[in-house]
Amino acid sequence: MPHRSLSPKQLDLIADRFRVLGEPTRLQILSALRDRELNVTELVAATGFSQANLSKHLQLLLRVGYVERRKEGLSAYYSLADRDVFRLCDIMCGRVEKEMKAQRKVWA
Amino acid sequence: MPHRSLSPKQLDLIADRFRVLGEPTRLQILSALRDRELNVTELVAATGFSQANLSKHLQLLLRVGYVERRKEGLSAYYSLADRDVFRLCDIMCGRVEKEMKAQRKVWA
DNA sequence: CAACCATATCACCATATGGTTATATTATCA
DNA sequence: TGATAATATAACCATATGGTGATATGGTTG
Repeated sequence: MPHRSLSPKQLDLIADRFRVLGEPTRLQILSALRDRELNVTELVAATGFSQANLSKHLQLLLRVGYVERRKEGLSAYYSLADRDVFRLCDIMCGRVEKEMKAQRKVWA
Repeated sequence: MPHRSLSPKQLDLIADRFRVLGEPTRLQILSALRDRELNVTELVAATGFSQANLSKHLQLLLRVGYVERRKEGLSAYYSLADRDVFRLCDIMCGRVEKEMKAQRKVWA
């Protein structure tokens, strides 16, 4: 928890943003956008998710500011908004790795 | 997203941990444990949540390693397992604050 | 204009989840 | 041993959410 105490409203907002990262599908979308921006059709090809499903998740990611949207002709190009997602996931990766190591499981 | 690519199984584990932070109730519990360990009865007093509800959330927080449990007599004392939660929430706080500031600009 | 393409949204279903009440478990003590 | 206290779990309900197929919207091209 943050060092200063937070109001319930602030906790709601923060929880909201964590929850958006709490779905493998959305993490996979963000992961696909790691290197470069992609439009929805390209994301369909890259992830295998349906177009409707992708659009729905993308609106959510957009709403909380994890991705940005750029319109070009018929296409909508999505890209990571900043590096925070990297930092957050790195911390989580570290936790999970530590845990796996403790459990002495190999993880490819 | 992390710099190295992650397997679906790894994404599941990471999403799992984010999802646990994606509830205001659990954030409030973690916040209550910020300064010192508390037993369940003390947590009930500190948060106002029901005992059953707290126990349920605590088991989840325990399962993913955000908190640790220490038994003493009839009581079960819970404490933060490490500082990762602080770091994660600080990043999220920064995001939310930035967003609030940007919105204030829009209104103002 | 009509036809078409890319994306967003709608309606719906199945499942997951938070909260509650009641009960079970575990430990302490008379 | 039985009674009691602290915590965990079970059963249940209401709601939220992810996924799908169908449709709407907006932009492009002939």
